[in-house]
Amino acid sequence: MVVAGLQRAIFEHKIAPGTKLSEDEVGEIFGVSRTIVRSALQALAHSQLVSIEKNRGAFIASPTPKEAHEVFEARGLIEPRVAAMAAKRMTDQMLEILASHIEDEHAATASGDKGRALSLSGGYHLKIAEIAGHEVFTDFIRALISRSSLIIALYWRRADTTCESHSHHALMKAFEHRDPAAAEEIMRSHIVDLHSGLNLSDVNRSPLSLADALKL
Amino acid sequence: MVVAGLQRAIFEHKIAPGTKLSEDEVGEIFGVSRTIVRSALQALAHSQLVSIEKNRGAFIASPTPKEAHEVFEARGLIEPRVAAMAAKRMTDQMLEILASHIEDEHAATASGDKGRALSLSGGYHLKIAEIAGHEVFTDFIRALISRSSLIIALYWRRADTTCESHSHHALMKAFEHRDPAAAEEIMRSHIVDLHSGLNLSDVNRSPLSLADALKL
DNA sequence: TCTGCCTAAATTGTAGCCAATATTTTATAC
DNA sequence: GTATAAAATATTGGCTACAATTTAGGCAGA
Repeated sequence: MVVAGLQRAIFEHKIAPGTKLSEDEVGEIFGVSRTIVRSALQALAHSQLVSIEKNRGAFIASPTPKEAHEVFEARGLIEPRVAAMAAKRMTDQMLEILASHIEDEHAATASGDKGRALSLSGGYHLKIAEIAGHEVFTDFIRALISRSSLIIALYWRRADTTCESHSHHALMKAFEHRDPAAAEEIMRSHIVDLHSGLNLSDVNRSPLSLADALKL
Repeated sequence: MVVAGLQRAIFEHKIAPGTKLSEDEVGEIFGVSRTIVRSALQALAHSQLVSIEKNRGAFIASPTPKEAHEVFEARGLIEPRVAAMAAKRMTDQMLEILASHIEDEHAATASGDKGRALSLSGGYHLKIAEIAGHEVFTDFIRALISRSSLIIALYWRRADTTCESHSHHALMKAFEHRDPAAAEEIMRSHIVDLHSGLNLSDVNRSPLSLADALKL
């Protein structure tokens, strides 16, 4: 699937915001016709990962500072509620899945694969939404996490992601105790941390060529 | 635009959930080729207004009771926050726009045009989000209101919408006083009212033919 | 040298065609 | 008469070709 391929590349920061996605070029890379590419680009445009300009083409989206602020404000409203719901419905099996997810994250961080670590960190948040079992919120969170990936590429202040692991561990404790209020509060402050980890005054620009980026 | 045309028909309850949207038929009605129709149907599928089944076609979505519940739960979380934000940023000009919107709603109700009244009622909620100036929340609310239209078609308990006008008037008062807390609370209870106005145990099925429905 | 316009190349937008899959009809057997 | 199976029909899926629009380059004039 070409949507998934492009998404992964975006999540792992293989392609930078602003990169042009020519239909022919993308089609060449994935070995499909322009029809498929077009459909994929429209899907990605709908989730705000690419912006399509009429008669000009599709580009990896470059969220503005305002947009970045709004995305994390939205996450700050929705995710705590969802974390509380997940805590209520938590099972031992789900706890194990979350734990192994965190291990993968650690492994990726240890091996220095920043992109993969970041992508897995988003996956952890998404997993919580899935456990909460609320499809509407899950869809929203999926979209917000995707956009967060672009935002982090543009505005992330520090190079480390260690604060991540700490918060995620704290969340695990709350889930183990099936404590909705704690989960909600930890998630809230975690999102605030992420939000304040952004430097919305200047931008990290690092344009890449599409062909280089997409070695699948 | 064919997307807008289909959307309006859905919002005004001209086409019922479950109705099949044949590509040829839709293309015939709007005078465009199947390529355009396919693109439009995919866009509508992304916003969950139609569901596309592989090799079978596109159908107006039929939200399940669970989905209906979730949509209004999401609205109950997001819209109060947005109403508070709107109250903070409210201007006299915006108040007038909202007021005229309510008048239109009254007029439509008075003339017995239920579909249009419902559509305008949704538009009022959307307008509030636009005034709040938060694009991310506005997009979410737009999607939720769209889906609410289908949900109301399927599960609305009573025939009247008078409770609507009452809550909307109460909101106006809060906006006039620039009172975020009041706006938030009124919106919250308004959404709860809407939610409890649904009868999620049985369904109002009323299939229509597409050609009849789309007298644009 | 810089500005403005005009032409040409490249890229997206749309339409129509053939292939693949689902649905309906019809024929046959029980 | 009913049920099963096979063929015919209709509908969607994907590709290619053509049209429309934008962008880039070059040329002329100031």
